[in-house]
Order: sequence, then C-alpha cells, then structure tokens
Amino acid sequence: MPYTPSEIEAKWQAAWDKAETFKAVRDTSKPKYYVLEMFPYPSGRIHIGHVRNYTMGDVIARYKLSTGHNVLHPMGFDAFGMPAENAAMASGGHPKDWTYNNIDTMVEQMKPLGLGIDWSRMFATCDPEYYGQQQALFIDMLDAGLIDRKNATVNWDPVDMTVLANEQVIDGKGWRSGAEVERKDLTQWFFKISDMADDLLEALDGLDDWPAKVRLMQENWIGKSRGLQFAFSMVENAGAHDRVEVYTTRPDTLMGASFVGISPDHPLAKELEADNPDIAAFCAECRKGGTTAEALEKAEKLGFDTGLRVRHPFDTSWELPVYIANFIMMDYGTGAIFGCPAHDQRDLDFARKYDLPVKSVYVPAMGEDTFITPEDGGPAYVPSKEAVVHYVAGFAGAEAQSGADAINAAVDFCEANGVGQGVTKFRLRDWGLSRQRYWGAPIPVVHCDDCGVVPEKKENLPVELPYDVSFDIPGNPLDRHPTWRDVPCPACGKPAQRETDTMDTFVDSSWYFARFTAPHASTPTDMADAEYWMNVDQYIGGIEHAILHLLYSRFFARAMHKTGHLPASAIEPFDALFTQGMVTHAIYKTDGKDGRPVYHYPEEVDLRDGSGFLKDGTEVTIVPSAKMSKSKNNVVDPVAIIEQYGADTARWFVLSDSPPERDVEWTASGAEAAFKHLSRVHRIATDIAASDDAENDADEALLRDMHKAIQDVTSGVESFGFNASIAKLYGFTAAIQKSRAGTQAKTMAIKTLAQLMAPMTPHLAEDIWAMFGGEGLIANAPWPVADEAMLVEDTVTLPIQINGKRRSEIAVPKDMPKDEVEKLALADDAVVKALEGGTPKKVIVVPGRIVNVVV
RNA sequence: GCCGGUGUGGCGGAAUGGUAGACGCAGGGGAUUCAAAAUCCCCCGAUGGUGACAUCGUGCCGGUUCGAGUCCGGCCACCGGUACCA
Repeated sequence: MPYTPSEIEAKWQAAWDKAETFKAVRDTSKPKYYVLEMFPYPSGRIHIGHVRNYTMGDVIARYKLSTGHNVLHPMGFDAFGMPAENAAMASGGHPKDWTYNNIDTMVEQMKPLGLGIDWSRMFATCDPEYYGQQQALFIDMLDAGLIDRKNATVNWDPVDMTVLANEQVIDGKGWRSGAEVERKDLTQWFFKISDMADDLLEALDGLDDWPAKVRLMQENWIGKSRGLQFAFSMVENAGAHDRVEVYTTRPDTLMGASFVGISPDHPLAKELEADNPDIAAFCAECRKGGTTAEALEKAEKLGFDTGLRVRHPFDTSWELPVYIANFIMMDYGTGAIFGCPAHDQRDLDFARKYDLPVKSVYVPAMGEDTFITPEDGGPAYVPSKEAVVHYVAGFAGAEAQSGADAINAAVDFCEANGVGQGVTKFRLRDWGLSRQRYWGAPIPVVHCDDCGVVPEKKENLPVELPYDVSFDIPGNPLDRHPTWRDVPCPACGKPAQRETDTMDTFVDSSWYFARFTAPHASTPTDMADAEYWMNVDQYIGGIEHAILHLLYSRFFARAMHKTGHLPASAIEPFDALFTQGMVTHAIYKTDGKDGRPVYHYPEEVDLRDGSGFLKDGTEVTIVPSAKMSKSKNNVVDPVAIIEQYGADTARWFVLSDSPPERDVEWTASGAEAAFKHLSRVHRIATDIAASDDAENDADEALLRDMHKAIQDVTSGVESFGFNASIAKLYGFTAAIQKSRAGTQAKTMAIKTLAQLMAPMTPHLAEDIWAMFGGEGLIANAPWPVADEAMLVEDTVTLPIQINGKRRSEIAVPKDMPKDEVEKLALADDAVVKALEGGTPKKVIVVPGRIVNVVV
C-alpha cells in the first residue's frame, strides 16, 4: 500500500472534525493550555512562513493535548490596515470586499494543513462585532483617564494634502506625489502608556519565559534614566524666555559644556522664528523630511547660531552660544541639551563643524599610550558608565571614579547648590492611536460645538464604517462623507460631527488574545472565560514584534484590568514567548533593458552546479536567502507543495533543518527529501504490519533506542528544538528499519514512532496508529513516557586529550572512580608516547566526559 | 545614527566550557535491475601522505582557561526594530 497523502489527510481531517478534537470547552478537571501564534494579516494567500509559524504552534497544541491538557488554539485575522486601501486605490475595489475575499481564500488554504485549531472561535478584527467591543473598551479607557488628546507630528504630503505613513515616505518624499514631505502637527488621541512606564519596566523581570533579548529591547525602549534637569539663564532675554531648561543624563560632564542646543520645535525656536526670516528658513528646512527616528538621526547634523548666549551655572562669566539643531527632538527630555563634544561623538562632529570649543572632563584612568584626546583630534572619549576614569574637570566625587558614581555625585552636588534637580525620565512616549484613514476601527466620539468631545453611547456601538466610500481622491473618505460624519451630539442632541480618525491597527492586535477566550460575548470579554483561559501559556511570533506589539499588548492587558475586562492575574498576558525566524528563498534576477533588475520565479530557473539559468540559457544572478517578497518573485506558495506532497511533508519540512528561532531557507530538494522520508516511514509500518517474526535477542536494543527517542524527542518539543527532535526521529526510523527484532517489539517501536511524529505529521501518524489498531485517535492518545531504566548505559567512551587536543579514547564503566580512570588513561599508548617516560604536569578527569593530560 | 540579534563544510544546520561538523540536502562510489525509476549500502571540511597519521580549521584581531564554536574586549558583514508597514 503506497503512501498517498491526499487520501490519508482528507480522511483524518474529517475524523478530527467529527470528533471535535480541537474544540475548546471550559473544563476545570484538566489543566488548561492556551497556545497562540500571532494572527496573520489577510494579504491574499498563505505564505510558507505562515505554514512554519502555525505548524510550530500546532506541534505545541497537539503535544499538550496528548499530555492531558485542555487546549485552546484559536485563529483569526488582523484585518484592518493600509494594504486594503492601497488595493482599492490600485484596482478600484472596496477594502472590505478585498479583505473578506482574502480571508476566505486563506482559510481555505490553511484548512488542508490539518492544524488543530478551534475554528469556531475565528474572527477578523474588521468584524463590527469585534471592533464594536474595541470601541466599548476605548470609551471605558477614556472614562478611566487612560486616554489623552494632544498634538503630535505627522508626515504631511503637501501635494496630495494627506498624512503619510512612514512606509509611504521614501527618501523624504511622498510615495505617490514625489513631493518633499513636511512635518506637521495635528491633534491626536493618545493612550497614556507612559504613565505605566515604570510598571511595564519592573514587570519585565517576572517574564522568565520570554527571550532575554526581547526583555532587553523593551527595557531599552522604555529607557528609564536618572539625570539632572536645570536651567541656563540667558544673558539677554528673548521675548518671554529668560532661561533654557535642559535635561542631561551626564551632569558629570557639565564642565565640558561647549554649547546649548534646542530643537527646531522648541518654544524658544518658534518665538525666534516669528521675527527672524533666517531662523524661520532654517527651521523650515529642519522640518522637511519624514518623522522617523532613523531619518532624524541619520540626517546631516545642522545647526544655526541664534546669537543668544546663556551663562554656565557654575561660572556666570562663562557664556555659551545657543544653537537650533536638527538632531534634537522636542519629545524627549525638555527639547534642549547642552553639548559636551569631548564625550559625545555627535556633539564633537557638531563642534568641529561650527568651530566650538572641545574640553575633556575625564581621561582613561590608566595611561594608555594610544589615547588621543578629542582636543588633539581624537574621537570623542565615551567609555562605559561602569568603567573607572580619571576626572580632570570634575566637580563632585572622587578624582578617579566610574561614570555612574560621578553622575550620582554630580546630581547630589547640583541639588545641594541649587542648580536643578535630579529627575527620572523615560524614553517611552505616549501611544498615538489616531490614523487619518478609512480602513480601521472608528474612534467612537463625537465633536460638538457646545459639549466638546463626547463619547458615543455604548448602546449605539458599533460605530460602523460606511460602505459607500471611494478612494479616487487622496485622503480619508470618512472626512467627506456627510451622512456618516454629521450626527447629533449624544449629549445635547445638537448637530455635531463624528471623529473621522480611525484607530491604529496595533489597537486591534493588542487585545485579540483576550477576545479569543470568549469571541462571541456581548462585552469585550467574559470574566469567567477570561479567568479560566488567560494567560496565553505559549505565544509564538516574529521577532519584528519584540517591541511595539508586545509592549502595547502588555499595556492593554493592564488597561483592561483597570476597566474591569481582565482579572488582575492577566496583566501580563503572555506567560511564555517564542520568537521564530522567517522563511527565506533565493532571489533570481537578470538585468533588464532599462538597467532595472528583472526578477524570475523559482519555477523558471534551472539550477546546475550552483548557477541558475533561464530556459533560453541566460544565466541569472542568485541572491541567497532573502526575505520572501511579492515584488521579488521569490514567494513560495505552500498550496502547490501541499498538492504535490501533502500537508505532512510541508509541516515536516518547515520544522526540520533550521532551529525555529532562525530564518529557514526554502529549497525544493528539502521538500522532496521530507516526502521521501515520510514515504519510508509509511513503508516500514506497512512491512511490520505484514510481518510475523518471533521475539529475539535484538528486541532489547530496539526498545532501548525507542526509550532514548522518547526522551530526546520530548525534550526537543518542550524546548522548541523541533529540528533536533526531527534529527532524532530520523535516527530512530533508521534504527527500526535496520533492526532484526521480532514483530511485537517492532510494532511497539513503530507505534511509538507514530506518536512521537504525531504533533508534526498528524495525518500519517493517525494512519499508522489505525494500521496497528491503536485505541481511538492518536491525537488523544497519552504521550509516551521514557523508562529511565532503559536509558542507562553501562560503559562510556572517554576521549583522551593531550594538551587539549584529542589523541585517543578509552572505554570505561560508567561509574568508575576518577583515580582509576586517570590510571587507565596514563597507561594509554598515546599518553605513554607523549610523556616519554616523564610525569604529567596535570591530569584533568571530567567523569563521563573527558580526560585531559597536560605534559 | 541608536537598540537587539546572527556569522560553523558545497548547502541547511548539530555541539550543559569537554571528541567540531549529529541529522538532512547536494555530490561521489557500489548493490539490485535487461535497462530505468524506486529502494538499499558505503564515502564525503581543507592540505600533505599509498596508508597509519600529521597539520590547519567555527567572520577578523586579541584575551581568560588544562581545554573556547561556546566566556570576555575590540572590529567587520548581514538581519530585525526605530513609535503611522503589519
């Protein structure tokens, strides 16, 4: 009987559906387990990266089911966002139709993968039932004082008269108009996430099952710092300004101050701008270009001497110039700094450009021959804060001290002398959620001339998006939709206007995990369900979400607790986090006539000896391992793989080879190899089923291999070492195939193999299980347990090193005492030869591991 | 720019500070076959040597250690994020 995945897979998927194997129902008699993969954006078709991500989650879900857990493994769609509007602009359709069509297609493509998902819980964030509950949350959060309205800077396209996303700004220009982008202030809604900065930071310590790198990135993002806030008094006032308030994390370098810099958006700059056209021109120049930190930081450092002078706080005769500088951001600190060129490379570059003084505050504690001071043309001296340095221009603390100690001493000194206060600041800014776009959840408020901003009444939710909109003009169609926009004020009934901004799609994805616990509830969550199912025991997703999505979700869980939608135990919603890598594929390109590259699909390229050729013989340039991207024609469609080899092959392949946290390169030969292996397993099972061999002396060895495999595969699955588990399964398969054990032992081995493979290749596993009359579905069968007694080895082979290099080996009983091992090792031929009759300087015996003889 | 990560054969990768290259792919050789497909077995880091074996080898430079792919310091390259891509 050959291996025919198409038949096997349809059969067992029907069996799981019928038995409702993956339907999640509250059941307090079992421990619950909530496993969640970050839900997909409905881009159109599933992508091999989706297959990898959801297969990983499915392995966990199925494994937990077989270890006696009540498993929740849901799926949904993160369905609002720009691509739907872009598609509507490009091809004239409607974002809603485009999105729901894509969802239908993707569900249809996902189902054949045989994922153990409770599909009855599926929703899309663009469902009015979902975003209506999100609007209810918004209103509750507004009532609870968690939301604010204030100005924020956006990218403004002066030709299209529209706000642009950062992605739509290319080299400082609007992606459609090509016009130079300007920065513009708009009144926007904000979640007051910065109020929770300290808690979000402190609580990172408790997230033991999160990757350390993600915790570190969040810590740096929140950016808690202690510094000094103080004022430079101005030599001559500028309008109402008699001082410039600055914040510094390095008050110990105050004696190295060389200039004061203010942001072009600083109130003082704005005042100067009003009556100085040169300053106005400079500030206008600074406001060109996008708003991203990257664009701001990478831009050429520009400064403008305002002519204003301020006094140094320690010496009123010491005057410093005040510059407006484009690299100073208004939203961090006070929007003003003092520059210390000797100890900051950016300030040093600035000082050299504008011919400002450079003065070292500290030098290396030990004289370094190669040290060149910044005064003498060396680079800025920026040692770590922990390093002890020698202060040549210090004013507080010891002469030799670490930066950290010096900062504390400087803050204390300044406070005692009336120069400013020690202040703790955070880099984290409030979360601006307003978007000037159609395809998002409407912000449920109404603007009334008399009452001001009035939240919509909850009974009027959802505030549903109107369908009759068009995208032929740039901008937000809600702005020009009178019947939707013009509504009576919910408070006084007078004519008023709806807010036409919609919510950032990050809002949608910041609580979907909670909604999955009760997807059809008439409130955002159902407390009983939330209490039972939360937290997510294992969350799986891309490292690209390490900061924003995960931080916003942590904030939202806290906000939902404060507004009564989640229990206190769920304020950290993800107990364990795993960040998986991408699936990549080589790009094949040739040079087109206009000099632009032309990209070719993998199917069009013949690979020979590491080079690739088109059908007409043209050689293509191969760019290895690039992120799959539609525009590069290197997207591998999993549907074709499933049709050709079956879902189990696709699942097996995406789990093998690469560790899950790393990117995996898709190769056609890899998929074929996976298929061959699964065919082999099927054939071995068929052969065993047809055999009738008596018990014999090979049985024990096979059973030992079996218990070793149980142990290794289990530990691989538990630690996300799926590739390691698969390597062991290859080994165990080969052991079964080569063994001459009797049918009974082999049956036990193959049934165990099927169980160990079941989380990865569930259809094949069910088939083998049924072949041998296994009870019920393998999906529900209890996970095999390794017998410790069968794992013990009697003798071990120890490598012998001479001076750290492997020269020989000896076999010794497992428990042999160290001194006897040493005696045996010294008697070894290679050791005797190396010693040449002398005695070793040292012998290191690591029991069960290694012997090292130092001669 | 800043923050975080990664770097090991022809390729994907394995290796609690303890035999570098498990397992898989590609390649080479063989068995089976009239022949092929399928399947099975063996070899497979580099250099030198018939061989036993020797030397070198985990991005680069340096350090700690009896012993470093692994730990520390400094570089280089690539990847992710950088608050309106999702």
